[in-house]
Amino acid sequence: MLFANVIVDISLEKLDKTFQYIIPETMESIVKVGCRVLIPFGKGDRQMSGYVIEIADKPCMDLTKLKEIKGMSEKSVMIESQLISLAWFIKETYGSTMNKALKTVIPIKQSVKGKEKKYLRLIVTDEEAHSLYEKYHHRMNTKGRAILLYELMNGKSMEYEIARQKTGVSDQVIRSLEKQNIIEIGRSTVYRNPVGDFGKETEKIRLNDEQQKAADNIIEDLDRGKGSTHLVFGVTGSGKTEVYMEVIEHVLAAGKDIIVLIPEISLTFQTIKRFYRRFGDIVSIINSKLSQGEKYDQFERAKNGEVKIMIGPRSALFTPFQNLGLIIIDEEHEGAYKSDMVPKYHAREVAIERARLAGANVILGSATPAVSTYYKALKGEYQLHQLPGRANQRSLPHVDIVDMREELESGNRDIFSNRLKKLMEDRLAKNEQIMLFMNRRGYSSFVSCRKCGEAIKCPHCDVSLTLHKKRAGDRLVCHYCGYSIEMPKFCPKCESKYIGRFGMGTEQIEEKISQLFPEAKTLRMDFDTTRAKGDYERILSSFCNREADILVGTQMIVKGHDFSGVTLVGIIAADLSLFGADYMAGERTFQLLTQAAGRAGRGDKEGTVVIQTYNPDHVCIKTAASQNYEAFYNNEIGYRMLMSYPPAGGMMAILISDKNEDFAGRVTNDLAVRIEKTNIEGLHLVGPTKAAVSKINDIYRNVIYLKHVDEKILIKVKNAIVKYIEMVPEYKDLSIQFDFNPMWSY
DNA sequence: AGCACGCCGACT
DNA sequence: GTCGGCGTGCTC
Repeated sequence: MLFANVIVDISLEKLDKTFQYIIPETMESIVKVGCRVLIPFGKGDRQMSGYVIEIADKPCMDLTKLKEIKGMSEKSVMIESQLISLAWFIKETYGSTMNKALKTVIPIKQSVKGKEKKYLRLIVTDEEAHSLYEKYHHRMNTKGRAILLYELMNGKSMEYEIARQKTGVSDQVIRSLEKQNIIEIGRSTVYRNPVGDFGKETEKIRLNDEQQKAADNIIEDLDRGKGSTHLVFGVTGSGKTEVYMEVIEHVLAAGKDIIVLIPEISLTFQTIKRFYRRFGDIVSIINSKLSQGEKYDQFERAKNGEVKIMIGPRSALFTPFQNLGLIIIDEEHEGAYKSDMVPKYHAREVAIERARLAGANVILGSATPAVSTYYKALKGEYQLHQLPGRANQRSLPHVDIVDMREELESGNRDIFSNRLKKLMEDRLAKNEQIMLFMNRRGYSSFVSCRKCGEAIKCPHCDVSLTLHKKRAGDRLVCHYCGYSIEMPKFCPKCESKYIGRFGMGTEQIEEKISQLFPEAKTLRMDFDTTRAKGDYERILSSFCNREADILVGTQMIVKGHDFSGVTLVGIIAADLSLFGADYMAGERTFQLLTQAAGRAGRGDKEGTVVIQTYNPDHVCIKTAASQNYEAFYNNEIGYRMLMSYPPAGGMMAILISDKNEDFAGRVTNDLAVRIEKTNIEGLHLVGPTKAAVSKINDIYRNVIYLKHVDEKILIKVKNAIVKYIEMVPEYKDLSIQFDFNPMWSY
């Protein structure tokens, strides 16, 4: 008799364990690891589906308690056992539940209509609701109903989950109200949107010597061994994509499939078109705008062999190719490769594991490799291929560093330094284009009072509200929870009327430009101007077509987009990303500045870059200005070694959050004390402290950082913590997240 | 998620 | 006494 260990496919985490079922003899030949099966579950044997993740030959408990598998799930989605192993890896490495790990790895076909969302609605009149509310409110044992009714009374309908979270009532309450025909549980449907098609034409590209050499080396290694990782290191414009294509061609010829990961932001028409042109319709894309169902369809096509090259963001990593030969990660240093949701996996690490399982290879590409990637490349763990120089022989731009302290001393209190102003004037006169880059949206225009110095904060989050100019009037908006109020006329604290905005954001730069150069046409690109679908593309193409002289924007304007007309790039405040509290701040700054600088002079004219900073001597800024990665790396790795930050050692962030500030603090302290008591040699504890943003949406956040040379020890500590939390009843509903080698601070 | 069980206040 | 709300625990 054989038994199947099954993960029940429902989104509740508390069911995150395997349940064992008897495999009926008639099904023994078809039930395999990775199968989706139908099982009776719970009292009343409700029929559910689940995934077989293990086959056992011995029962794990009393045989009489085991039920039989009913049958195979209709769609019979057989996932590769490799993907199950990958889910296991994610669970183990990033400390998530198996359930969540499986969900990130497996594409689930939603109902045909698309995703359904439940919502609640009152189906009685206002008066009735009111009297019911009075009745419930005064009774002792109907508090839940009263609260829920109250919430539903001011809004017409509410999303099911949101209602539950906000009121904290149990689903029992909701259901009994439904039974009494006071509220209705409805379902709304979210629809899908399709993607267009491309024409097919073949285009042959000639590689230069360096590109050819890199491609040849990689191909040679691919043929020889298995599971190697390669780093293609070349400045922007050195033609990494051509190298990828050459290798892809080779892998295709060997009958294997390819996954290409691209940061979502550079998943533009141009990029995709290049792949279509070269390889035709065996190329498919997925992006975050695709619905679950559409994604599933693309994955199906990949499994059938219709598609052989899958391009997409992180999640493309889980394309169920039968015969995977190669994974390419372009711009591997990008933060977008780290998942911001649990499990917080890093696509680079998971890709390497997937490649290992499949006997495939990995190519990482970057102009500014992540420090930990370059470290491994130098150690020989990855093979390094350099593409020096720009492929089209153009020289690097000229870079000026402007010390803003000197500007201030000489009496210039403007956003723009004199040098930048002069150059802008010059370019505008010559009808050449300018890009102005302002990093960090968070720093933009907060409002404070000149009298009491108080910044206006979000009542639900520990951040200042940001000023947004709207046609209907100015508003203050919280970027974390979306809370917004009208711009007040007086300081809410001291009632002084001297309130105004400080700091600077893209909007102010835009304003300043219109003051200085009223005749210049300016485009602004940031979070607010790219809300709607297609905004991003529209702004870029409009700038590309020379419909504007100046493009002002945040990070998003510096990521992989070529504008041949740009001859001046201004970085308004290079320091802003430098002093984030985390160890990655220097690396991020260097990457950002290098990328921004790389935007200048990509046409036939030489470009100039102006970096405005208050720290002209900071290594990251100096090395970025001279486009000297080696110098940056050597300095940075020294610092990391000294402090045993990754890659010198492993690091783990533990984020504890709760509605109750005291409770969150108590738990955090308790955990810190427990960890300290273990006396593990070489384990360093940082904190506990409040998170940098100590409150989001009324949830208080505390954080502990742990460092240890051996990452495996950290995983052990994590497992011990999870076990401990399970043991303490008080911690049952505690929200705790683990993040290994975090890429930003909390 | 959904169902049963059991506690406890409300109501007759 | 019974009825019903509502939290809790369990599901192979």
